[in-house]
Amino acid sequence: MNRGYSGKRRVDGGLDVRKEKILQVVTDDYIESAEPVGSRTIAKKYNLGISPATIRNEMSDLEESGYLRQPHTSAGRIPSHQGYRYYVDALMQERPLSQSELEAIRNEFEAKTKRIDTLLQQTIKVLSQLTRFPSLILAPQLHAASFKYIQLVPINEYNILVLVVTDSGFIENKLIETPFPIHEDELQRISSMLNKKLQGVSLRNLGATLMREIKEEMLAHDRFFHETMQLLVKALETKEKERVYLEGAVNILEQPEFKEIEKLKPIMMLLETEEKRYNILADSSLTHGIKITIGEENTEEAAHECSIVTATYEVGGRTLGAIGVLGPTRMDYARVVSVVGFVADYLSDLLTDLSKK
Amino acid sequence: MNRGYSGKRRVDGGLDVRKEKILQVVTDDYIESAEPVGSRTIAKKYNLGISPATIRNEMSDLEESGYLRQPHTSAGRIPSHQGYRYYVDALMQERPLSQSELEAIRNEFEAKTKRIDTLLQQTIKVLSQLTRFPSLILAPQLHAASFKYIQLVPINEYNILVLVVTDSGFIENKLIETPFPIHEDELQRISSMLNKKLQGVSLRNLGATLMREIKEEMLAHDRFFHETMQLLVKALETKEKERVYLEGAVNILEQPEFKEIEKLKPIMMLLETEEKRYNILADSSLTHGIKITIGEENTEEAAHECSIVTATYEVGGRTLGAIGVLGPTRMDYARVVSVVGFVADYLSDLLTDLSKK
DNA sequence: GATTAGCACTCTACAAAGGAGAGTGCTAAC
DNA sequence: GTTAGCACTCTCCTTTGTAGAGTGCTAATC
Repeated sequence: MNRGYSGKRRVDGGLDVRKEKILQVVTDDYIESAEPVGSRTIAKKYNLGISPATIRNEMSDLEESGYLRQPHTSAGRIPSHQGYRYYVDALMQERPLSQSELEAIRNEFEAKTKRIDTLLQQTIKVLSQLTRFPSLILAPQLHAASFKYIQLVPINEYNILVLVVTDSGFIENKLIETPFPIHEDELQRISSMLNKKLQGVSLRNLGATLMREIKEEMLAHDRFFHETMQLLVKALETKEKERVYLEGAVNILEQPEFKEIEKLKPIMMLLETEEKRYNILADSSLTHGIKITIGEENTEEAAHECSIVTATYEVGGRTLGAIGVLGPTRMDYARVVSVVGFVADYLSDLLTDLSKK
Repeated sequence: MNRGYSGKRRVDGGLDVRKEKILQVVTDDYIESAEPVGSRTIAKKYNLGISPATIRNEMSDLEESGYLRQPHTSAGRIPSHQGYRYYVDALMQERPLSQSELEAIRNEFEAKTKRIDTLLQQTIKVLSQLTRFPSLILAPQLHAASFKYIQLVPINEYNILVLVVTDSGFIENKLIETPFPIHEDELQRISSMLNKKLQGVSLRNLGATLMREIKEEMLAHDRFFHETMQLLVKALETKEKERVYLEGAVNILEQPEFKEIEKLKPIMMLLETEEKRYNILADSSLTHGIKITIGEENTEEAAHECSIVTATYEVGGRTLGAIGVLGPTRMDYARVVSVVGFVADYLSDLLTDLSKK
């Protein structure tokens, strides 16, 4: 509770300056040491010009208003999740990456690839190495993209491989089974027809567009053609199982908060389940930019002791997906935010280059 | 050491019958309980008709010859890795899967897929659910396969997607970059030429075959054609990064031998590194059938406290890859062997069906 | 009124000590 | 060759004690 002392310099709507300073110091120290921070430590280590006793009083207030908590009666204080939230929103010092760090990132990306899937994997490898946290990436979603190129390839008599290249350069393939054999030439004809009709069409409203566009062809062709089209539309409209790649899961083992196997288990299960991995990144991919979710803010219950920092990547102003890292709430937010942000931007640039070629 | 008592019924080249029985009982009990087994327990639980003291003498002998060991002076005995090896080779009771288990496996595979990659993932998902161990699968290797179909698809001016379908139905794609634009029609011509020339050719000796086969075409075409061929051969001959999928890594957390994070870490790192995953399965995929490696028999040092049970899967008598599980050396080998074997066979059947279509 | 020194109190972490329980190895008897 | 008996060993658990860190409260000071 803010008691409204008139003599205190107070930050607009938040804590007074000194409480803020103490919250910041406690958080910084705890992030670094993973040990509860006591009043004496603060007084000695950070010259705030006040005695431990005063700090104790302030910390007591901060605890009362929910920003700090005590693991047990005679321990120092650690930030509550609410405290971390305040820290992240108001106190965190921006810490841009050093030249050597930037250099390191660029080096890691040195092995140029033209394959988007490989690039995505490379990205989270870099991310997990830099942050030392498990890193995730949500691959571009087929539905959000639009057609650039389509090719139907006969695999055998009854199976056709549908190869789609999106405007952002993502290559996707689907297998469809036809109830009747289709000749290769026929497929070729259909392919080139589709390429003409579907340039730039969003994959989301493929069905409608396609059916409208090829009405006249419909008349010219037989039932087989019709059925093939139906199958094709169905295959492409089937919502893709969302691919969320993971890298560096072992890093979580280094974190003291998960040194007990029982704490670790839910996290590992979370990371191993693709659907849950998707949930972690899904929300973030809706809005542009960096997003931090702390503790109970995470929808996945298993991540209630964790924080997740995500950033979207985009090509030509359109968001394609998101990257993110998962770690304990005691996380060096300043650094992680910088790294995640930079890597996301770097990925965006690389993808933009690829799509221009 | 076998001391050659004349009065003992001795198994050919191995331990005498009673020692074998005791080794078996110790191993069975330890596999189930994860606790060292004492002489009294054995005497009470398994009616061998001998007293604890006799059992103690026998166990002492078994320890001396390296089949058993004691975690500490006053604990019961547990099998040494050599003991497990003997158990697996000579003592293990075959335990065929029950009808309900077989049914369960078939049910899990119910969601039929025509995509081999999906099928592989499905397979290890089943495997990890049944064994409760981390499960791996080595995808069919491009090099071991032969051509069935090839298609060159233009992605944009300078990039070509090479789509290869192997005889076993595996679809692989590679991206190549040409130093000059190639027209779609030209690609189409090359594709159909290659399809004619390369039917059934092994991907391993692609380069030689191709160059021999198309000598005359070479003359008929220009330098660009020549260069494209070179790029193509190079792309296809580049040894594929071996894909080894993983599922159910969290299962390892359930094993008491890895409840300490320091024991767990090397295993997790092993499982997370694709190259190491590959090493686990690589040897096994050379020879047909089931293979068990125990403790130090594993080449990967991190797996020296583990056993790995693998089985190959095949189509038309040719081995395509292998599946396997990794667990502590204290593993229910009888059950795991049955499950791994059955799942591998089942996968083989499914793949055979697919390749026939 | 805000700050601080001083002090009693609380809690954890760690080490030492003791006892119960399980299991062995050895010896002597069967 | 087998077994009963027993001393011995080792782990695991509980108890006890202590050091250390940190707090909250009170009364004095600024």
